[in-house]
Amino acid sequence: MGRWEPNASARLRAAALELYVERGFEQTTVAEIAQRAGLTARTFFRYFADKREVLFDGSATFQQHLVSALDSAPDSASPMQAVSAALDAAAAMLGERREFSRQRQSVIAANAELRERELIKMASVSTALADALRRRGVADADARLAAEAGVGVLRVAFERWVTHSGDRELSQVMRESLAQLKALTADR
Amino acid sequence: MGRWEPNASARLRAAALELYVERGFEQTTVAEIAQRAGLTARTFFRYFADKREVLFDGSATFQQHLVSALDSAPDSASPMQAVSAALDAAAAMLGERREFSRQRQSVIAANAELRERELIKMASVSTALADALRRRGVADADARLAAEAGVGVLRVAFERWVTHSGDRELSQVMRESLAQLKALTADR
DNA sequence: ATCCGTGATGTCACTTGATGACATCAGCGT
DNA sequence: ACGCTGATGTCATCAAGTGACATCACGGAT
Repeated sequence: MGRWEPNASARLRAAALELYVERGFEQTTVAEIAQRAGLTARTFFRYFADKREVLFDGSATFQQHLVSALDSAPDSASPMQAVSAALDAAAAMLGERREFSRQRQSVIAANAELRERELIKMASVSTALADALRRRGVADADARLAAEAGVGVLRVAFERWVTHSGDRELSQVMRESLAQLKALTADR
Repeated sequence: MGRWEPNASARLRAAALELYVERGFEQTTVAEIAQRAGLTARTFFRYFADKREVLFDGSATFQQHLVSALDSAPDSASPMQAVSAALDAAAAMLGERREFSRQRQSVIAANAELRERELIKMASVSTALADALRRRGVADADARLAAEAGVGVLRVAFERWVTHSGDRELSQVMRESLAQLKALTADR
């Protein structure tokens, strides 16, 4: 055994989520999180840049998966078709943990600072998708617009799926939403 | 004359922007801003909720103008046509102060916290536009999607306009970008 | 077997952002 | 002349975040 309990980062993440759910984000101090994880506040900040980041650990991985899905789309795919492939990947990743998604989302929705952080992560996804589109030869403005539109669809579909009491698959809601966007922009 | 110099809020805004430009957002303390404005840090926080907010003073007004423009669109207008009216209003407001826009944008772009704040303001605009669409009878999902798409276009167009060395009108870039989005989503 | 470097953590001190409680006082209406 | 009000100051305090340095089990090198 090591000198310390293993998985410090995972313990911190678990403790933080628990406390944020129990008493809310603002009412939780970093010292409390660290204490519940058997560590000190200083150590918390060695693992996470700030108090919010502990909730957004998987977002880099999430983004990478979307980008690889987009990269894997055939060369013949149009920009929006390539983006659609990324959205399928997003649905596959998020769609299987509905309860976790709901819980995490409710914590984030309840706090403006956390919503800000969520938005910047999504903006990062948008930028990454636009980069990926550019790599496959799409013009800059088209790449940005397609990426923005894709993230917009992702946002709306995810929220509908999480909010909705029924149990339709996320992937289905996502495809529907994309179709709706197409219909909306197709009017004169 | 009053006991104090007038326009405390305006002095704080001016001092903050100056300092953020001179030495960057993080390198500027609230105490310094207040001092330059001839006030104390405590007073700064009576006018602005936090250190970032001082840069986003006009955003509520901005949002209101977009909403009224959308509200003023004829009943016969499609959702995207109504959104387009809001974009025209945005172009009219931002388009006449290119240098100010550039300066403010460069400060915001240079700092992650400020970008976060900008994003949540845009998210608020999106929500407000969606609400306005719903008020005119557009279905919820359509309203959200159209608003998201509109804000996406606004974002891309604004950034192109601010970055671009030429001097095309913002309204023109905006219309172009919207047309591009339509073309992108129209492909199979 | 001993020594040493390393990495994960702790400890301490400090700056800054942010907020609550209370004091001050010019100007205004009565 | 009086008291109220609103804008500001003063003071105390908490929590976020960071830099500097100490600690010490472990694992490899000698």
